[in-house]
Amino acid sequence: MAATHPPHIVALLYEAYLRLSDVVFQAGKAIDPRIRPAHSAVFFHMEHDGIRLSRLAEKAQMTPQAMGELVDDLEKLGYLRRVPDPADRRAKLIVFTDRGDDALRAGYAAIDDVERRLAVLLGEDGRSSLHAALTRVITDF
Amino acid sequence: MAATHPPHIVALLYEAYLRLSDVVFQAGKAIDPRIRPAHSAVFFHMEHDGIRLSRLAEKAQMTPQAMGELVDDLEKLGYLRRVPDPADRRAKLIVFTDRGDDALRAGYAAIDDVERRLAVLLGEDGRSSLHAALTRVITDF
DNA sequence: CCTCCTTGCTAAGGTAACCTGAATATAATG
DNA sequence: CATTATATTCAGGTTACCTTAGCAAGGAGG
Repeated sequence: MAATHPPHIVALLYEAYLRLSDVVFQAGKAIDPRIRPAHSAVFFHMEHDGIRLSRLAEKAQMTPQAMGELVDDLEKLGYLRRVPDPADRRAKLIVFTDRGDDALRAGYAAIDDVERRLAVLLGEDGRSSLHAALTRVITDF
Repeated sequence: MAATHPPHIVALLYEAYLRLSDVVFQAGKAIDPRIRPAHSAVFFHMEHDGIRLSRLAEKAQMTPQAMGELVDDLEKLGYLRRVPDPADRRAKLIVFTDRGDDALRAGYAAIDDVERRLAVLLGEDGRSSLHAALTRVITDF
């Protein structure tokens, strides 16, 4: 870990993640400075026809209470609404407003831009090798 | 970000980091469950002949106050001591105790083990290509 | 139908890992 | 020397989670 040691993959993964994610989070901040990185979990796990809080929490691997706070924030900011779930009166469906849809699209545009810049930097072969190696690590390590 | 989109490098980097770092953090927890992941910043940026708090904070890219808390913890746990810096009476040098040295060695052993397992999983060529690609992203993106 | 257990959400309060602002001691500089 | 800068520490705040506990509604068995 000290400077005398060569950089290990674990440390490199973290640094590389910070670099790339910062670009995406800066893009989010440009859309609306009140949106924080934590809110990305909501956008990331959203589903087209609406999603229940409990399912959103499960997908993001956090408690429904924690996810509830993020949803509260984005509801107050006008990015989503909670509507009653017709299939279960205990539940509510979280659906995006037009504003939410726009933000989601902008977020993906930022991610796609990072992907394109990576292909330029590493070559398309290099980018897809990196993709494959990371996928391998996630599934098999 | 949603399930309908293919995984992007940014997301893969984060997941891969979580997998590998978890192995290292579990090893740390086995040494002493009172050591938390945040403390790794101290071990990581330590210097052999002792280091000042302000320099440690700068290397770890956090405020001296935040680093001070981590150092407080590890001092209470007996992993390090603050000794007066002979070169500047305002400053203190943070130096590891024997216990701290042992923990540092154990931490590096865990990281080296991860590195070895990666070489098995990806092949040594694959591991070093991954290393090179990540280094490239960090320096040039 | 009624209990009884489960599920979906929310309210209240706690913790970890950071932060900013301000105080104190010492050093460096004109 | 008086001034300004640096090293640390104290106090208090914020963010992003968590646990505990409560209520409303659904589902299963007798």
